[in-house]
Amino acid sequence: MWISEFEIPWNKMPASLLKATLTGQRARPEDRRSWKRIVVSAMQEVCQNPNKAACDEIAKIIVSRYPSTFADMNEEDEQLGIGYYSLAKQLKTRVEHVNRNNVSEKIRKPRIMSQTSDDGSTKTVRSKVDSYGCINWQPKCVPEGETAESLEDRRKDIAAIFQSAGPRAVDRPDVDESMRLTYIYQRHMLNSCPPPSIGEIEEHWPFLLTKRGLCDHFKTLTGIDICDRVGEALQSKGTRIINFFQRQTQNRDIQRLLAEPDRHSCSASSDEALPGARGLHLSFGRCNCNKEIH
DNA sequence: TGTCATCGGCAGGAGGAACG
DNA sequence: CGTTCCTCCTGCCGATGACA
Repeated sequence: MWISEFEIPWNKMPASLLKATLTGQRARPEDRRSWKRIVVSAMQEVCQNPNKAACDEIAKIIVSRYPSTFADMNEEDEQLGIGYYSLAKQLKTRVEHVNRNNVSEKIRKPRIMSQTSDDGSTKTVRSKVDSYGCINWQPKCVPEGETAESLEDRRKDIAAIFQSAGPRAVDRPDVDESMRLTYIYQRHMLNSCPPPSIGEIEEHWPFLLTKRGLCDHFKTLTGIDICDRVGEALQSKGTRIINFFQRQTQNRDIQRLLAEPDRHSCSASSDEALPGARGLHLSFGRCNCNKEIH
């Protein structure tokens, strides 16, 4: 293995870090970062994509030579664990970062799922997978009394209703019922690989892109009522958000917003909602100072 | 001095490989 | 075959530098 021949470039160690090793001081964060870059760069001269074992070995050597400067320590200067875990992890992270988008040097070849793009070229894509918090990502059973054909009929029906009646029809009981029953059909389309574009989703499931359609779908997907959850979050965190912005005394835009009477609350009749609504407005207002929200 | 774009470090999830 | 380990990947955010 190349690691047995590898020579750590001690001569390239930053002067201030060298001084720290001589005096037994901890490495300054910037020196530590700089040193990691130097070491990884040297490793990559012999191996473009060093694996974890290689990073472990190098970190072990560095820590064994200068333990008081590099080893994992607690506040009482006692070594934590193997002592070189953090440095090894950071070296590996640096390797991964440098190798971002470097397809040729991957240790594991990615699963190939080719997708032809508009310009005719093919590219590999990863399918979307079950994500944290979902309880109904890819349902398997169609609702009782339904078939694939009946679900497709329902989809066509509600798409036609959208065409004639518009998005407000989302509140109609028959639309609600069909949206609920076709949830499995919606999920299978959304989870397909390559994933559908927004335009395709809009064409197939126009009501899904209404506020109610999204909220209902989200609730079935995660079991969470997003409207209730946002309201609760604003209740509990709104005051804290305002406190934060009140400390931003240098930003005149924020202070101007704080000084304004609250005319932005969508539920102005409820005094209890004010901290949350004001906090949310400030949060978004701050974003809008710098960039558009897409 | 403030804004913006880019870089780089880090956390954490997904999933394949290795292991017992 | 289930569990653990490791790699790949992505998003977030602070640091940094260019520029007005």
